[in-house]
Formats: sequence, structure tokens, C-alpha cells
Amino acid sequence: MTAPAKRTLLVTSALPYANGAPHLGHLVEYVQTDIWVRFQRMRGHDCLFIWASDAHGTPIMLKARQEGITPEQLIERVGGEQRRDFGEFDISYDNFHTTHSDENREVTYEIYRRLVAGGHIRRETIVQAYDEQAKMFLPDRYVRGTCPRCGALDQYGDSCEVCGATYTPADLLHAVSVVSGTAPVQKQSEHLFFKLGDFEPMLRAWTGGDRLQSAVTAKLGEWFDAGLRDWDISRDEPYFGFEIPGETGKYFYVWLDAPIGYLSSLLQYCRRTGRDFDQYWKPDSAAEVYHFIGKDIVYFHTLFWPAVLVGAGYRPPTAVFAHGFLTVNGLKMSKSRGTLISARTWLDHLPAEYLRYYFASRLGDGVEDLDLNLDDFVAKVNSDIVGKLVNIASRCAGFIARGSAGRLAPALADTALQDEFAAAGERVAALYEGRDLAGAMREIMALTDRANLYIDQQKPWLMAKDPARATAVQAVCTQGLNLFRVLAIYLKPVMPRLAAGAEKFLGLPSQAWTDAATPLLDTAINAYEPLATRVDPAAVKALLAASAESLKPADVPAVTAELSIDDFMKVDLRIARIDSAELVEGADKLLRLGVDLGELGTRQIFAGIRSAYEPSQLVGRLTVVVANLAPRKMRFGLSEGMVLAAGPGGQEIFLLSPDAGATPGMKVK
RNA sequence: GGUGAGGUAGCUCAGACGGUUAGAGCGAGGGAUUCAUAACCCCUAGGUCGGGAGUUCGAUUCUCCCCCUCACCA
Repeated sequence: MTAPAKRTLLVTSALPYANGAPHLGHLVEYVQTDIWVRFQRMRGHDCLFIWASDAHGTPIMLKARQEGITPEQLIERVGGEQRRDFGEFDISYDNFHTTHSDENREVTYEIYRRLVAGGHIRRETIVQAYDEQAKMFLPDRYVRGTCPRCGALDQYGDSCEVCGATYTPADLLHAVSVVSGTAPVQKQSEHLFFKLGDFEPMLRAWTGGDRLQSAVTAKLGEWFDAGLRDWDISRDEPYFGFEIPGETGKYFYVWLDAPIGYLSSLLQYCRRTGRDFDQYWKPDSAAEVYHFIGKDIVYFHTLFWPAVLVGAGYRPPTAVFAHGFLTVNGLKMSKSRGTLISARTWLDHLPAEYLRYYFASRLGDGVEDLDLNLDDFVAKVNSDIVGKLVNIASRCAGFIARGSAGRLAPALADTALQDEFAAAGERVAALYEGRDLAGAMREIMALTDRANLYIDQQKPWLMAKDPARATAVQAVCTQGLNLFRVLAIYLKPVMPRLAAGAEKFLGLPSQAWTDAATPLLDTAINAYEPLATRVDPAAVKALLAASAESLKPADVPAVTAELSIDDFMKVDLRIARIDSAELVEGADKLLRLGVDLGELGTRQIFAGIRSAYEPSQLVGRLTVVVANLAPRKMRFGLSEGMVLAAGPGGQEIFLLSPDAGATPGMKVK
């Protein structure tokens, strides 16, 4: 095995937002990053994992306000939770800082100064939703209301989760500020914009090579085709962040200073350890810089971020690696379903390392989502890790302890097999390097099967019956333990604790990748202790129960603003009989209803209830309709009212019905 | 709606630059064995490789259309 040339790498995971404790969705990325980093270090490279807590922005400001503490107190507390959880998941970061730090302010100001000097910042007055009661501008997500396209209730101000329409908060019907419950007004403000368009040639060149995944490149093509828009990097007070120098009441948008945390955390680390910061970020740097991110923030990391870096005189990243989202038992992680599992809850019930292995076995180099199927998790861990891998050590250890006084043989029984395992190291390494962790795990498990087969074929338990063959027994079991040792080394980036246990058992110092090439012979080993134990399915059940439980308090719905009886009486609710219902060509979610409102005549109403009702179920039944809702022109025709229904959507939509005796046209009050 | 990624054995997934009997792991069934945490070893899956059409001597692998799923849309 040839030692590859020593590389200098700087690796980051996306900075976890400091408004809440980490959950398993976050962990996918951190585990993936950590495995890759540990692999690089084992290969002898100089690899730093630099990280921080993302501490600014409106959500943190509001969350702190809600809890009656300062933002500083909130991010301090969450930062502590993050360090603790990440530590227990064996995320081997070299530094974990915060973006609310002197270093980050220093670097952010310097970058901003250089961007201004380079002419990359411009001003523009924009109109935004403003909450007069809370005296603050509202991010899109803090305005909720009725979708102007499909009529779905309680949608965010930027897009509709039901029909997928995108719009601005001003387009919402019946818009309400999430902060105060009052209707927002439109208000002007001058903002600062980063001129992304200045960097189009540079970005086209930078994204053109093979530094990005194919799916990401395809997505970027769309954005280039649509034209690069300038980026609003300022926010008005009140805001938790860095004030913009030379402005009053203006702060940097959190997404500007968040990635700068990659630099400032490194800066803090370098100042503490005496490392050279510039070797990583100067324009002609020979170091490799990699960002692991979720696919939802590709835009920030492949357009804004490289442009900001280059605009400020730094080098862009070597590559950006995006991954998909985690689902649990096939479902989106969701608070209401109890499938949102926090890192802490996992640690309370199951070993972190098993999750690391499971993630590794499911992670490829692409951006596909991955599913944590808990039944599959139990089966896979018990079979692969306990039944197969650890079993090799377990079944050989006894013979060496009893028959050879705990000493390994001076020679292997089958050097060709050992060579085969050593040679596989480059294949496994190539898979790790290319982030095909699932491929690497498959390769390792195929070798594990071979090792078990070898022992089965040699049958040391039969040889052991003949005292004359004691040497052969020792040789075969020495072989088995050497195969195990190689496998533990290959798996070490994923399961560092298991590997450490194996090292202790075999009496070895911390192993590097190349150690797999040299067999371990003629040496004393320690008594075998179980290196891994089976997952009890009951622990998984308890995990899910605890997750559902811990989420209950968080699941209290937001209070809608109070209204007066007069306001309420403005809504003309009527009993309606559905006379006709039909599918709407070209709309997945909608049904076209013909309703009879008695004295008010008949109406056509489009209702987003197709996912829950067959047209035939509806004809003839009574329900409740908002009769005085302003008619709305839709792509499919005019909708003259709204039928009332409850439920989160999908198949869970429940139409209201009056008790028997009500007739069409009756007023509901 | 637009774009992208997918739809392969009960489950989770490989793979196929078009070509003899389409693979692995898990689960399940049978057998063997007893060193090992009832682990390990051997045998067994007859699956229209989402549906339809086309190109071809030949397609699951290429092209087109359709259906379904998932994700993203600053």
C-alpha cells in the first residue's frame, strides 16, 4: 500500500442554528462529515473540521423574547446543548465557535468593507410587511394567511404548502403577523444588496467543473438561466446580529455572517493553536476546502458564498457536498407525528455509533433523501455489526485465550487471504474518498462474510479436539483475528468506539489506515469482552414513545388574533347542499363543487379537498360555506365562496356537516 | 405549475456504455453445525427490472409518451 501525498484539508458542516437542540435530521450531515474527516485523518492527511453555532436572526430574537431571556443567553444555552450532543455522537470537530463572536464580527466587517470597496454593494428601497404592534419588519415566514391560488388556510408568506404556489406576503389573503396576530402593513425601507450578477462569469467557471454533484449542477443551470438576482444582505432593527458599519438601525442578514463563521471559527482556532489562517483562505491557497451541506441550502453555498469570498479577496471552496433529507419510517420528520427525534432522545435510548453505522450504510454521494427505517435499523445493526463483524473476534478469542495462553501465532495460516483483505483497503478508501459510504459499508460487509466463511471452513473447534493440532488452531484463529483487525480499521471512521475496543482487545495503539497492511503476530492479546451488543427492539419503541411525548408541549397551535363579535358577524356562513362535484382537469388538489344556498341561489366553489374525498361521496350532502367571500378568479374558473373543513391536509381533511334538519341557505351564527 | 431525482425479489438497495439462466444484504422456508452474543455455514426467491409505444437481430438497460413517489423553487 502506498502512502498518498499528504494533503491539507479544511472541512465544515453547515452551522447548526442556535434556536433549538439538534435532531436526527441534522445528525445525518454531521455524521457524514465526521466519517469523512476521520477517514482523511486516518489516511495521514492534515484535516481540520471547523464548525460553529449559527446564532443570529429573527427566529433567535423572537425565541429568546418568548422565553423571557436575552438572545445571548439563548445561544449560550443552545450552544452548550449542541456541543454536548455532538460530543456524544463522536463528532470530532477541531473547533466549535459561534457566529456571535468578536472574530466573526471582525471578519464580517472586513469582508463587507472589501465588498463595498469593490463596488459590489448597492442600495435600494423596498417594500416589506411590517408589524405595527411589534414594531418590526416581518420575514416572509412570519406572515401567514390564505393562499391566493388555492385558498388553503394558514399558509406561509412565501409559498403554499398545499398547491406549491410561490408569492409574497402581500399576495396572501387575510394575512396575519405571527408575532402579534395583527394584520401587517406594507412599509418602505432602504436595503443593501450584494451584486451577485458581478460574479456570474466567475461562478459559471467555478461551478462548471466536477466540483459539484450532477444534480446540483443541473439545479444551478436553472438559476443561471433565470438570471442571477442581487441579494438583500441587510435587515432593519430590531434584529439580533451585527450592525452594519456606517448605517443606522441596520444589521447584516444572518445568511451573510453565518457562512463567514467558517472563517471566523478557523481564525479563533488558529489564534489559539498558532496555525496559519492564510494558508487556507488566501486566493492561491494549496489547501482543500470542503463544505458539507443539506440540499436546501445549496443556493447559499454555491452562488452567494463563493461570490462573497472571491469578491472579498478570498479563495472559493474546493467543493460543496450536498446530501438529502432524513425521513423516519418513510415519513417526513414531523412534530405532530412524533417522528421528530432529537439527538438527545436518541442518546437516551440507543448507542450513537449504531446510528452512525446505519447512516453510513445508507449514504451515497448524491442528494437523495435517506430513510431511517427503525425495523431495518435493528435488523441491520444486529446482523452486520453483532452477528457478523464482532462475531469474528468473539469466536476466535476463546481459542487463543484457552489454547495459546492469549498469544497470537508467529505466522498466519493463509497469507494470501490476508493480502486480499489488505488489498481491498484501496477499494474501500476510494469509496470513502468519493463519499459513497454505503458502497464502502457493502465492501466491508462482503469481507466480513468472507472472514466468517474462512473460520467456518477451517473449523478450529474440530482441530482443537486433537492436542497435536494446537499450533494449527492458533494459526487459524490468529488469521481470524487479523482479518477482524483489518475490518475494524476500515470501519473505524464510522465506528470509532468499536475500533477503540478492538484496539484494546488486541493490545494495539490507535490504528491508522496503513496499519491494515501489516499483520499482527506473535503478541499477547487481552481477554475478550463483548465489543457490541444487540439492539433491543423495545429500546426503539421507547425511543419513539419518548419522542412523541417530548413533543407534546411544543405542539400547541399558535393563537390567532382576537376579533370582535362585529368582525365575526361580517362572515356570512350558510348551510349549503352539494349538488355536484367533479375532478378539475390539471389540478391535483381541487374539486369543482356546485352548491345550493337556498335563497342565495347556486354557486360554483373550488375546494382543495380532492385528496380526502371522492366526488361521489359529496353529492347530496350538506355542509357549511362562507357565502360572502370575495369571488376569486382561478385558472379553472371563478370560485364563489369557500367550504369549511378541518384537518392538516392530505387524507385528513374533514368537511363540516350540520345536524339533521338544517336546510340550504340557513344562516350559521 | 416549473425543475430535478427516483419507481428492479416481502423489505432496503446494487447493477446493466443493449446481448447467454437480472444480483446482494435482511426477512421467510429447509438443511448442516455447535467455536461464537440461538451467532456462523449451505440450499431455496422463479421478480411482466412502474405502464405503453418506438429504435434494434435483440431492451429491464437507448428514445418518446403516460402513471406514481420524493425533493427543491433564492
